[in-house]
Amino acid sequence: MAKELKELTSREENYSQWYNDLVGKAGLAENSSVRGCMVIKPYGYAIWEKMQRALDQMFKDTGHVNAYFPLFIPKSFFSKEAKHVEGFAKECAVVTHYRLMNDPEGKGVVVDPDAKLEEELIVRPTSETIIWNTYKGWIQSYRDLPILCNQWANVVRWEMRTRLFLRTAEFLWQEGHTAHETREEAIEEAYKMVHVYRDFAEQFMGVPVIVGHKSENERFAGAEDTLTIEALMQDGKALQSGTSHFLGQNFAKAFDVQFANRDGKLEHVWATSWGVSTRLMGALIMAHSDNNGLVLPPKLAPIQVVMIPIYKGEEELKAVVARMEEFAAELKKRGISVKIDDRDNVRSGFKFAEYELKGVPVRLAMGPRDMQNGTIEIARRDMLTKETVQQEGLADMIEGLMDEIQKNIFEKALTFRERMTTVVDDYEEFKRLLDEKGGFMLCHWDGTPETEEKIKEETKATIRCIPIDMPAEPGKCMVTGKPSAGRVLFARSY
RNA sequence: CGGGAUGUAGCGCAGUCCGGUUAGCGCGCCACGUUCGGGACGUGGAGGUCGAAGGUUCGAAUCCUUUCAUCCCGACCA
Repeated sequence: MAKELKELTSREENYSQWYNDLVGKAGLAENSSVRGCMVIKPYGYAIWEKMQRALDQMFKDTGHVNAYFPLFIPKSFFSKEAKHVEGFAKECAVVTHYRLMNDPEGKGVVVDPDAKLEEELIVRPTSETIIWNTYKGWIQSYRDLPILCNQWANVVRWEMRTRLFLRTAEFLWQEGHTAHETREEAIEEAYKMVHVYRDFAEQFMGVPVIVGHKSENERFAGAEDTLTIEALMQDGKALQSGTSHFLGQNFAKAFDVQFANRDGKLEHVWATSWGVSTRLMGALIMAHSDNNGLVLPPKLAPIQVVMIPIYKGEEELKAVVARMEEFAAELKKRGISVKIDDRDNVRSGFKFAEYELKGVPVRLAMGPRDMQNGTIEIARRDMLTKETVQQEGLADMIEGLMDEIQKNIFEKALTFRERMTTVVDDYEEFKRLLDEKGGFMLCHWDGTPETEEKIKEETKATIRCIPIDMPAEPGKCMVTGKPSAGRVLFARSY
């Protein structure tokens, strides 16, 4: 196996290649032979599972339950919400037939023309329509509200150009769909969930994010307001990592979902939807990795500690591994996942490199010398440092290290983001910085879609969000000079 | 869908311009041995018929036509 990762001398130029290389070599995913689709390999999926588990717990803690809705959505459902169809119609996979037959000319299998569907089925690009069609039957009175459902599912969007984890034709995600009695309650839910996403990104992934509103141009098709978490990747581009939408009564009206309110009057239900996808994997990779490979935060690492025996001959191996198993048992008791790599067909140096590539947070190496001295070598993936320590109290030390590494990875990313966030007032300066530095730019904008569009066309930068915690700061739009109430966050993005 | 490029062993490539023995190289893989504190080494071995189809030719990885696929740059997007 050619495991060497390409050295990344110029991140701006080669970042895509480097990213693909890393995703492949770390064993996370690969392109499938199926157009635009991705195979998530076991190691990559193990990380995704850890993300799922943590998120799912957070959803449950905020009162949500899981359910599952159909993969296929009748075409007519899409015509009920005008903006929604505008946003999604272009990129849908459509099922038109339900049967195959042997080719009469003997050339394999063909679609049976007699098996044409009356109404085509759309493979869900998102589930608002099918879910609101279902909710209609669940809701009669305010006593039926709120409905706080989430589903873990796959969705399909027929993208022109794909990229592992960041944009694939099919991807895995969770989508929450809630129904509420009042506007205020729905808005509160949308905020609550974007903050769940923020907490997850920062506390589990170690990726600092900016929470804010999407501008009108970038808003979800059919939403009144879209909240987003925006992360900054190491190449200076932004990545939208999760969204939470306040849908108003749009879908309730489209699907005629009304309830008897406390005054006995019929009213349309208020809605939210929110989701994060396997794109988070991309964020995780691009936020922390270095030239040695992946850097995983302990909370999401499938293997938190790897132990590598150093030895000559079978006897030494046995002795070292036996001691390692004692440590491993102790660590497992504390809920730390451990792997002892006692493979005899590769040398220890190879293993070191391999686990660095896979981003394992802590590596322990022990050989005959350590056995004699009662020591062990302990290496940190985030710092690429190693030291030899006394075996005594090892478990405590590692438990502490887990927290320290988790924190350090976040701090590093935060420092990077701060360094890469610039306050800009001049449009020419803005353009120059985009090319020379990248990152987030905090700028005044006159609030019009036209100006945003113009900036996008001229610079490829978009408004990532209007941060919710930005202080009010009157100023002048950097392009038109018209008044602005506060700065918004610009960046080039994935 | 527009612009560019590439398809040769599991992976990365050379060979193609200028057609000519049995299609090469590195990594990986298999066997044995020596090694083993940062990606080991030796010896032996397996594996491709050059993306696909058609054509030109005594002869095609190489020339021509068609086609498919992938990647990059745009447009679209979580």
